[in-house]
Amino acid sequence: MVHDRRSPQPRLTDVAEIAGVSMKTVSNVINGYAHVSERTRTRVLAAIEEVGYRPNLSARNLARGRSGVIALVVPRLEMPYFAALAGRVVERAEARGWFVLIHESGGDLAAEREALEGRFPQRIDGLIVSAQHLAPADLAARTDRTPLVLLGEQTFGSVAHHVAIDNTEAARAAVGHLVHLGRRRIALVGATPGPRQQGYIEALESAGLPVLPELMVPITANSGEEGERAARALLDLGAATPDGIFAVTDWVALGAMRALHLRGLHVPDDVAVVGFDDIPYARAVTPSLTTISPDRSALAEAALRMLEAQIAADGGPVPPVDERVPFTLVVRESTAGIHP
Amino acid sequence: MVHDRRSPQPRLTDVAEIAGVSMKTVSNVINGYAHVSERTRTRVLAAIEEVGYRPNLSARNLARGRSGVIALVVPRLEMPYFAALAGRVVERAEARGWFVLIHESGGDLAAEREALEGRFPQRIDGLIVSAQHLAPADLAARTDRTPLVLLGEQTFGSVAHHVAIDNTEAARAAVGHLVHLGRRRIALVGATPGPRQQGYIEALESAGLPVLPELMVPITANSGEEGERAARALLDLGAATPDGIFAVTDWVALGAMRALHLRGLHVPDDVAVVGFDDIPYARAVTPSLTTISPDRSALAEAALRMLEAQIAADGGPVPPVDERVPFTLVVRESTAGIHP
DNA sequence: CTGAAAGCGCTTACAG
DNA sequence: CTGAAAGCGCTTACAG
Repeated sequence: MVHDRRSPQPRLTDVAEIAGVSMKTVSNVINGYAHVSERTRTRVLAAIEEVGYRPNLSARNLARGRSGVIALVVPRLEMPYFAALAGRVVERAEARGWFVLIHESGGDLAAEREALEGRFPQRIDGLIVSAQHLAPADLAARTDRTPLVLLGEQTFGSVAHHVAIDNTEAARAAVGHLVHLGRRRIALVGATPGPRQQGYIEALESAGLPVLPELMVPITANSGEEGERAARALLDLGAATPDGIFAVTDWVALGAMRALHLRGLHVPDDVAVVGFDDIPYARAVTPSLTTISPDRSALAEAALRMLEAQIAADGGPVPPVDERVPFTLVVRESTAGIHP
Repeated sequence: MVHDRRSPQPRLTDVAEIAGVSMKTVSNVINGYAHVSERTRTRVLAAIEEVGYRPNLSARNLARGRSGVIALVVPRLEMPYFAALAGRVVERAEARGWFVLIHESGGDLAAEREALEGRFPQRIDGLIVSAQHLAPADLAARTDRTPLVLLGEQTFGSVAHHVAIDNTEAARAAVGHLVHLGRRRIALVGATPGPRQQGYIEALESAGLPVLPELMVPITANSGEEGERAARALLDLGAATPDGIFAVTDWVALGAMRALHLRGLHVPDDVAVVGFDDIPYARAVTPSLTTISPDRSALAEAALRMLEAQIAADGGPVPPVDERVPFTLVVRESTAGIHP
């Protein structure tokens, strides 16, 4: 025995003794199992309250053969979108008595693939990957059996569990908003085949506007620098500059706004800008940024619920589901104008 | 026994068997204890590698009488400074095999006090609190014995372990930079008695500039809104508006820059602005923000080291230390000007 | 230096 | 429905 000067924590047996029942009954009450009479339940809960009992998760997990830890893989925690998302995942995990091991992939495909194989310093019960580059083929090639849920724009059909907002619909809403404001030359900053580009195209078409390749600018990363570079390229089109920009992330939008500012263009009078993600900066910047706000709590909750189902199945088959959560279009100054 | 379809994880005994030694020896190797011959060590490590052994932390913590979990209390994870800090704490904790339970206080004094008493859903081995409002008296009144390290501007003398940058020196560096640029009417946005205000005053005095009460504007929260309101109040001073602003946080500085922008003032030509924290937005905003950048990795590492020492003392006396970590002044466009 | 054994605090068949 | 007991995988005095 280690000499321990801390006052000992109450144990399950202490609670059982006080309540005058067996450990099993206390365990049943705590875990919500079985048929415990209301009277017994009340007595047990009173005893728990009395001694301030909190289960020892190490012991519980050891007995259950789990670690109580799930891993969350994001490109980088300092990217505001992922910080906010991680906050919600941690919150929803806590409600389940789980801990979250946050792992940064650096937005690197190789690192994302590695994470899929579950080489973590700790044993984990489940894995949530916010993937930037993973393709269905990577999932099909997966050998590790750890329960997995994918997050992100890319969909994975029936190969893997996935949760996201409807990115096409969200992009349509963003571009539709610009159309509604009377913008006619709407650029896409961050063009890449996928749901958001699809939504951009659909919104233009349903408004009867032409889809112009020169207004669809690819970027090599979702960075401010790339957003700035792409916007500068758009401005160099000469007379035919855009009057609206839909950027695939807020961070890219901030870079684009910088380019506009440096060229002496006014947002939104000259060019209206819409971003995507609703990072905290979106409302702090001047002009504040109109953007798509995914319901991050719903995203986190759905991911954890899907993980929970797989863990409960204990390796048994769980048909992959692809779930959608809500989003909203938040209109701010970058499209509505500044009204101090 | 639960029916488990997952392939079983290798255990310590498996490693011992393969290496042809006792569990004790394997344990010694893993934990770096005692006198193990180099030859044995190599054989054990080879066996660990061979089966891909990773210790079961639940079992280890149960045996050691610890939870392996530390709590980190921050006002709000969506505040970029704390997101970045949390990232580093998680990283340094991981290196020690610890998990971090992140808890949000909402920047509320009552919630900070409660956290001090250790009412967490899990048992925790230690506690890091990034305090906004806690005073030494709150620490003196503490009854809970959980190892604790405080973070933040406020110092706690010999009442509690604390780690921070030298806030006075940092503020002096920030204001000194503005003085060096030739600014003579330098305002403090976020005036409140404490190290940063102290540094502001010292920098002015050592430059032979007057300390003017009307240029020291208090705010009720470190928010963009408050920064904007305070800056607006400064501008309403009329002819005698400031030519430099030192804001107590970046977020406040962003709000101040917004007020300047809306009044048609140019940063830095009309008013140079320096912030504090170096949040990711500081480099994304236009103009990018000159700011004090604390060494967050050093901050996290020091806090964990101090926690480790207390945990190792196992309730025994550990004289509180107040540690300083480095910071740098990062000069960007809000003082140096825009040079695209 | 090594090995056998007890113990950490839970969960869960199992027998009553 | 309840109780006694085994077992989860480690660590650590203890005896050799």
